[in-house]
Amino acid sequence: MSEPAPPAAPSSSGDVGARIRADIIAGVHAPGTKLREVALAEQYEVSRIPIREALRSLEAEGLVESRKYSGSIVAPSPVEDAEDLFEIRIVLESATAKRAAKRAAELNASDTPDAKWRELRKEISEILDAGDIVIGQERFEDLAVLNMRFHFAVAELSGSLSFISLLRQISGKIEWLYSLNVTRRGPQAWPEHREIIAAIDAGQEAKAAEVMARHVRRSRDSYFAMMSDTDRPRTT
Amino acid sequence: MSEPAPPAAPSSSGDVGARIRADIIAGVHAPGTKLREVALAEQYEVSRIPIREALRSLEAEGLVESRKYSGSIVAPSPVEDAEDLFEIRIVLESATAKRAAKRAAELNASDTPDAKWRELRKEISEILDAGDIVIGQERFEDLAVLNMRFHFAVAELSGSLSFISLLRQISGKIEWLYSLNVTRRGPQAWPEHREIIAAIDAGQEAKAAEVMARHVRRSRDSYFAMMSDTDRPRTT
DNA sequence: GTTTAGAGTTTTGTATACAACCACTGAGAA
DNA sequence: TTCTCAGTGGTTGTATACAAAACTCTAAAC
Repeated sequence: MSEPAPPAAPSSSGDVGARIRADIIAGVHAPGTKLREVALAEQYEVSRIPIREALRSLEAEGLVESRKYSGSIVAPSPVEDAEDLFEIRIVLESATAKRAAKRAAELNASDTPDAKWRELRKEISEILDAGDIVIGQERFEDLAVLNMRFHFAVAELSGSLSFISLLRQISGKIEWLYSLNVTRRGPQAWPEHREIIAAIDAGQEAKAAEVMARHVRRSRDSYFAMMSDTDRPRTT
Repeated sequence: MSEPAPPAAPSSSGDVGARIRADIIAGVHAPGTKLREVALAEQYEVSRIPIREALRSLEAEGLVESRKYSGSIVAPSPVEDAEDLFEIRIVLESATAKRAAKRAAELNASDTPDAKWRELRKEISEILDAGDIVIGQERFEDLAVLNMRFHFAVAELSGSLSFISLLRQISGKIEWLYSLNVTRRGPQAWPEHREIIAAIDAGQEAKAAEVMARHVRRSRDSYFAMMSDTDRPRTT
């Protein structure tokens, strides 16, 4: 709660928004906390202007809530809308997986090689390999980042900017949620990603959608199982 | 392109963002146009600060695109991602309709009256009635607003803030798109809304989802039919 | 003729200063 | 005691001013 996270790189005030976001996810700024602009400006060593712009972005992401002349507060923990967030992921990501499979089928049919597709596909392979290594070394915090990158890469395979932008919209809360359960769910879930990619590669739209939906559903179940195990960590 | 829309109320610079959004939708700022902050500040008679904040919001909504030190430009016409937007509506709004039906079933089972539900339900009835009147008078521009209000009210019936926030996210583009087709599609589509509400009231989850999906699918088909009729109005 | 280096202009990003507004405290009256 | 209301402190919203980066146009060299 005290320090504003690892100052890490001097970062020159580069993207204060990213740092505040990370601090919210890490719990440095607890849900319900009032985010006073001058205080933040001092903590992050910039003026109020960048702080304000960052708060607007975070508001759009649903990580903070603002009212005119009343300031901003950290949004309630995503635990509150976990059910909703998982359902949203199920419908949106099923759709992206289905689309990606459709595009794969089209590319397989026509023999015109798509540079962007191949590049993305290569990146996904690298992400999957990196995930295997990370699991072997039990560095689960890195797995969280890789997981996000995988799901976004699939979304990009779909080629739909609207879907991507919408997923990015809730990515903050998803990451927030995921970070609570990665140790338990991560290693078990990772191999499922290869199933998803296999269905997409094969151009099987329905299967890709179904596998992705099942994948997210399992994440959801694992999450709620964890929540009932541990003492519910502040639902407020 | 010249005047920045009806100055309407003095509005005190109240919500410049809303005015800029309206102007983008109305075509005052054409897609691809560079939005220079000083120019906007003069047009809307405020300083650059509110302009910048408005641009951030519009960026989050996908109506403008920004790059650091490179400024903002009006996003490409939603015509580009019409297919995506309709698909997103199908999956998201089916989900909200399903949820609303589920809540209705629960409320019917337990006899505890939910004040918020009743209020929303009443508002929907009023919206539907108002729509009938507006259609009778052929004031279709008002229908666009009512249509948006109806779909948001259904989303609110679902009780899921995450879904609502996500729909609000793309509401700008949806409205932009809808405004191109309201005269043709509006009157025909309106009665379908009562079907949707009937399914929700009856607590029939699957049917509510299916009817909503069909409703949006018809909107999509009507839209594309219109697009192939008229000379495609600038796909760039 | 084409390309490249560079200075000048333009535009965005940031800091400081001031105005508008809200929330809270305290006193006074019912 | 409790309710009302005015004053005051503090926080956000906005305007002005300055710094940093990008774009552009010119001119010279290959």
